[in-house]
Amino acid sequence: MKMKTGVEQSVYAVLLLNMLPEGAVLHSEEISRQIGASPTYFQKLLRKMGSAELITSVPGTKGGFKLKQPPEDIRVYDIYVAIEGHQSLYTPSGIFEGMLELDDEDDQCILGSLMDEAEDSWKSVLKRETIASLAEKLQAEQYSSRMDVLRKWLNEKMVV
Amino acid sequence: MKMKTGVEQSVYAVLLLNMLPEGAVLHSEEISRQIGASPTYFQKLLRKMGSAELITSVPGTKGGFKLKQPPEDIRVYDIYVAIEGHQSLYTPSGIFEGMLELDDEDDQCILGSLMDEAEDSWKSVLKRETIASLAEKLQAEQYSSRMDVLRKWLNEKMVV
DNA sequence: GTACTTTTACTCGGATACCGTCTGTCCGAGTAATTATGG
DNA sequence: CCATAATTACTCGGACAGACGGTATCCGAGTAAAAGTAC
Repeated sequence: MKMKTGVEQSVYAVLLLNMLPEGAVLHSEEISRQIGASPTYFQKLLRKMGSAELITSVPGTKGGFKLKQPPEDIRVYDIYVAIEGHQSLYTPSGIFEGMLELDDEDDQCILGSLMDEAEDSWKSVLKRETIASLAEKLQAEQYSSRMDVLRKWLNEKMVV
Repeated sequence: MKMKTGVEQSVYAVLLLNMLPEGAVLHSEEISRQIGASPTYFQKLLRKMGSAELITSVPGTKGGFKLKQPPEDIRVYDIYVAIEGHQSLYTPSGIFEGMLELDDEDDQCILGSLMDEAEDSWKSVLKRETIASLAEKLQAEQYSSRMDVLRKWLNEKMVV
């Protein structure tokens, strides 16, 4: 039971795209290079976020990716769902019904409600944080010089 | 990101062992048959719970498994840790440090605290429920007749 | 100089391979109760 | 009848095979900007 590394990578990718000025895009290869992920595979993740309407892709020369929604509307949870899918952590396998020989129509197993509550509790934390609130944390004093370097790099690599 | 099915199976196994009278044990094969799991593999899970001091094993003829702790002290979380291990759902892969070119000695990435909080929130729900509280839910009216069947089966299969 | 064609450089989506983990099986060894054996 | 040995029936722990999903790579197709070409 481990979260995909793709989720973390995607969050930082969105955080990177958030630094783009209006109208500019960034090549997928530049993004993956900055993230430190394999370019071809990370492109798939970017497309997943495109399907989830979190980011937009521009095809053709001078193409690339940029945010589709304002950073205040993109929650960490949205990125998680875009990459991992919306299946729950726990799905009852019917042991309860098997042991007690219940009809499948009966109420769910006694573990289901507990697990659902646990999962909701976990997701609620991820829903609380947005790209905007994360970006705000990057404005801290300790990161200022490094962020300038990053912004300069972005100005070189971004398109239009 | 999916919880192992072994966790659910183990919870029901402990719930089953909880129904044993004092001093009695149950063969691993009978347990796995009742759970509906593969006998040889489920024995490994039982041994994991044995290492976690949740249950006790009795070797030799008339051997088997029984609870080691009172049901009030066995939390669902304990079973989860026994089977899944105590690694966290998210471990920072160093993207943050890589992007900002920070020394590894600096504070953790901005996602770490959020993920830790989410995981703690999730675990707290699992720590709340115990085998005793789960067993109590099985005393509900709707299960009474089926539980009698289960208890009768247990009286036949249990040893000493 | 304008309209058209070709080239270039991206994204898109599928097919495929790799690899680690969970699941499942098998085996020899250890342990204790039962049974068999010898006196 | 009693003590000892052999058998039986469990657990223990490791080795190993199979299935599955996440990761990673490659390819042809689609798209749009740029460059080249013709008039």
